[in-house]
Amino acid sequence: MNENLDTLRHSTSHLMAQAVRELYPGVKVAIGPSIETGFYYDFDYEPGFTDEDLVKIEKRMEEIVKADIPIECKRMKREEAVEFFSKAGETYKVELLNDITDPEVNVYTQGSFTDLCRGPHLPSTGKIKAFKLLSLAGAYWRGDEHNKMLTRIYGTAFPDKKALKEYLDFLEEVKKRDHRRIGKDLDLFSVSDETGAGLVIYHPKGALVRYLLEDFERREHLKRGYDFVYGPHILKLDMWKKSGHFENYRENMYFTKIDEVEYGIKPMNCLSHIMVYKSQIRSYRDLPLRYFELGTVSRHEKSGVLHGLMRVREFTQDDAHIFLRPDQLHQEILGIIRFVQDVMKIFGFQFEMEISTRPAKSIGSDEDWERAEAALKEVLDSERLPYDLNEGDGAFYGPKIDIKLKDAIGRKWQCATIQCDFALPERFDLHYMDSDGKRKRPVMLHRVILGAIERFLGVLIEHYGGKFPVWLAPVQVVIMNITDEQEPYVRKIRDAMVDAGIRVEVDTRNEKLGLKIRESVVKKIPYMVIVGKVEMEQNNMTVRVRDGGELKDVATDDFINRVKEENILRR
RNA sequence: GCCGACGUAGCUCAGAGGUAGAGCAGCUCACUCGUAAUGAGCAGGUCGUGAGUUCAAUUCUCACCGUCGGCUCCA
Repeated sequence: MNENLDTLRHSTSHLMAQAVRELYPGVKVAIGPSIETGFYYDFDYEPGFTDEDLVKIEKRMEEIVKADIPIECKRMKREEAVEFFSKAGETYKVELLNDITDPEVNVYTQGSFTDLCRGPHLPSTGKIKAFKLLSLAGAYWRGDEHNKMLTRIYGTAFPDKKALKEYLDFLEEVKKRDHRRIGKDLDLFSVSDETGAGLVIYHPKGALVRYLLEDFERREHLKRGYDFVYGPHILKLDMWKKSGHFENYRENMYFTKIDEVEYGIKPMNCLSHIMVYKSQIRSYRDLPLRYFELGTVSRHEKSGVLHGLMRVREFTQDDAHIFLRPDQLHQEILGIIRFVQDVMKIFGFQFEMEISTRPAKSIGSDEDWERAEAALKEVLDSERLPYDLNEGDGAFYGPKIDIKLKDAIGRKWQCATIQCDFALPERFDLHYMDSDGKRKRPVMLHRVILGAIERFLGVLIEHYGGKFPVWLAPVQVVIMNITDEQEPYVRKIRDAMVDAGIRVEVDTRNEKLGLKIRESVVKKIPYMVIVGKVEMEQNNMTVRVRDGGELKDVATDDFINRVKEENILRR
């Protein structure tokens, strides 16, 4: 981030802390950094804050800005600072100081408020021109769920009012694109408390979009040498014990018992794919074997994290497991990255990559983890693809490359992931016969391209703002008449479009054209075909295009060809 | 799971300790209309669920379920 903006926001968080300290005696301050979208400050305040408090705090902040109080930095001996903050009752600051090894620290003072802070800061509070407090939230001290929960106040700040307004407009845009809102408007899906939290119900139009995505996926996988497989939803508990899931992933799993035998409902698809591999003796010539399944998995996600389609408890992954020889690692990982590149280009996403390394809770030897991490890095390095390192964030069975999509308005989403696994082949004693006649251990790659269909659909809805491209639009064309007289003509055009494989609806209700158009606009249908007396007489149609513009005197065949053309994916 | 807010008709929301209201949607009727909401009428709710306080609870209290904003976690 821009350093000046960073300083501005950091100073605004101090400004807020000053206001809070002045308004609410007894409040303790924790930490208050600048973040990508603004800043926050965490407070320990027993009664907690309300939305009305935000208004009060904001007002007090304005006053402090007007007073233009100088912000002064002082170097202090660590022990001196400990004494100072202990006296002030700022126990969180003392805790922070105890972790600092430097003999001297920076302490910033503005009026009545003094904070431990590395800085830098603006010279005075009057330099803050445009800010707004946005929301209240709970947040654990130091981000650890075993610690006390503090009250966090989020806000944002910009160099001027115009930039602030632009950001607030952006937040409005985000709201408008909310997939839950659009999902309702376009009648795509619902989640019902009667059925259960985090369980998605697809309505006909949502189911159609999902079908189109899945159909696309199947074709793309066939093209790239994947084999389709299917596995059961429940597998014996012993399998999950053997794989390490029971030990490492139990809190996220659902279990059931049939005839006194315990089963686990799959949270991942790998085990049945392993069973397919094991069903025969494999030769080095057979590898790589790529097993693909649109596999539905169930995971017990904590209630507080559920969110529309983005975070659910049952979802379908475009999942594949590739069994390969170690010498094929580079080529296969690269193949997957190319696959992701191809697919994301079609949807218009850019993406960034991240490598995650061994977590605390994991299986396998250090040596295997190092080999796996090296393999992932080697591919990205040799392709000169930039990536961030995310230490300790891998899956329990192996390190991974996470791919974060950037949508049309710049937000990032975790979807695709490539995971390198030496552990499960070991646990299930997988092998192949090598050219030297010796039994060797294959490597396994776990990977998804879209990730979870549910999340990807949610991301797509927000990315497109509900305006699906023609090939994905559940309804591509709506035909509307002006008076009853044109009804037979509307049906004739409709039939021709249906024959051409176009997803078309008719709106021959006895309503005004304005109403019909309004409703189709809300549903974001790509094309509105309007036929009245004139069009019927001339045997043509008028087309209103979703993204603007109007086509007059269009022959039905020409229009059908146009839509057919757009319905084909080209690369 | 945790912090906070919320849950009233299909949807968006108003309301008050004495057992509910609007707009849109739905249905009926009229209107046959040219580019983002034609008009009238009708119908529609165990006020999320359960317990408690009270003469009386949808309103107050508690628990549970769910939603929203975050935290932690994640595809």
